[in-house]
Amino acid sequence: MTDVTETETLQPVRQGGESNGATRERNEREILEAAERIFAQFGYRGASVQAIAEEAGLPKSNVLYYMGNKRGLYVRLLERMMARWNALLDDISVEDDPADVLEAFIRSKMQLSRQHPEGSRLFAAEILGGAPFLQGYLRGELRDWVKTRSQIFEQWAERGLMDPVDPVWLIFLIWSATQHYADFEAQVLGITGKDEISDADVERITQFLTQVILKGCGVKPAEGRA
Amino acid sequence: MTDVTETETLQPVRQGGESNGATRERNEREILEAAERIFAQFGYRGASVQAIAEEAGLPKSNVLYYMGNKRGLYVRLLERMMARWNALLDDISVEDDPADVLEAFIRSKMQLSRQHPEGSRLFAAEILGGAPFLQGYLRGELRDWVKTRSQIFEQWAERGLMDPVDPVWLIFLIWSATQHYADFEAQVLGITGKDEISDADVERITQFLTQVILKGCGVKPAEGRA
DNA sequence: GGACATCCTGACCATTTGGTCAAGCAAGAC
DNA sequence: GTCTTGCTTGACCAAATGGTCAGGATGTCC
Repeated sequence: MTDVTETETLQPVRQGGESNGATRERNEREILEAAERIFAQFGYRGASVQAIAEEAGLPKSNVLYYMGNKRGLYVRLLERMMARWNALLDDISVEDDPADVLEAFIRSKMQLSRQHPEGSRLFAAEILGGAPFLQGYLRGELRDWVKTRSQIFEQWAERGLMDPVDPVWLIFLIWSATQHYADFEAQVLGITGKDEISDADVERITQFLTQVILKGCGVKPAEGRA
Repeated sequence: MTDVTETETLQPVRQGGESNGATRERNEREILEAAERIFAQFGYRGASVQAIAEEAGLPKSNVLYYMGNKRGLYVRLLERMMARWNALLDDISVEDDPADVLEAFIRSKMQLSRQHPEGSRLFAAEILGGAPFLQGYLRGELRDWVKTRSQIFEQWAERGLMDPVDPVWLIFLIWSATQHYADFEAQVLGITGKDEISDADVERITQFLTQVILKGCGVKPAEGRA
């Protein structure tokens, strides 16, 4: 393992195929997107590799060539979704304004649901099924994140900046309300009679949620205006 | 079709097997409960008749003997869940007190999720997958129900009994928040570290949601107290 | 004792499942 | 040209899928 003069995977020395790993990159992206749609729609068990392959416009063998197996593909998608999720959870401090933080939270969560509806539904399906692959994440990272936030909310309450509501239930309330528009899109569309949720709708919903939740928790809108 | 003197299905004339249709009743109930669990966990495609049969402690052939086929069993479960749902949607009037109605709504919806978590998740999985079997219900009955309620909310707003929020988004907010505790139970448990959601928790959550949503919509608590 | 009805279930079937594999293909490096 | 490398895919496999069916069990009514 020390003096390897042969071609290493580290320094590509690429030959053959398309210049660089362009083919791989393109196909993997295509497969991941197709798989996200199929897994979101049918769940892990209900999705078939064949269906994913068709959605991606590739033969089944090719999908397995790139992804190894169904399980690995699924886990990879979950991880990608968790990464997106973590990305929007930047740090907040007790010194921040509660109204700003809560609005930013609602807004960014809403946008995540909007920009990645399939990923959102994939996540939902995983949890619905008892989170067999995500137990660790839920009891670890995510739990810690909730704890940290909760403490800040509690300190705000102590300082009289908001009502003393249970911060964990508050977080769940925001999650559920924002998640709803991705996960239950079919219901929302069926009931409203629309055939898609527009950007304007998203903005209106965001403002509605912000208004109701902030007011409901006794948070004064930014700049200390009553 | 007129003078049928033979044994009709209408007047049982029961012989054979257990007295009356007791066996049928018992087995069907067992199968429906098992199927609800399995479908909720794996979705329609992901659930197998074999798995349902094992859950019910019966041979696969027996399940099919009672239920005909997988599709019929699934539809029957959806219909049962819709019936439960409709049962709690009794009529309200503009003359009622908004606070009472909203609290009753939140409370009964919360209890439905609690008493039938598997049915709730089954429903959620169906919607997640694009509601292939429930399109009609969503665009028909449910849509009308939402319309009726919305008009009442709007009239309340006109009378100054609550803020002029969009009633449809408000209904979705309540749905999502209450549904969450059944559908995302695995997440709630993982994050809180509990191993079940107790009756006391449900009561606390109900009160939290009632408080935040009523206050958030500018609804004065019952009896006109500020 | 039939006769009759429901209930029960193992054997079986065509199709689909996730996954393997070997053979072929494409193109830059030498 | 040849070599090497990555890409492509049809053929194939054991297992599981939803569903059928024929034959037997079980018990009530006459």
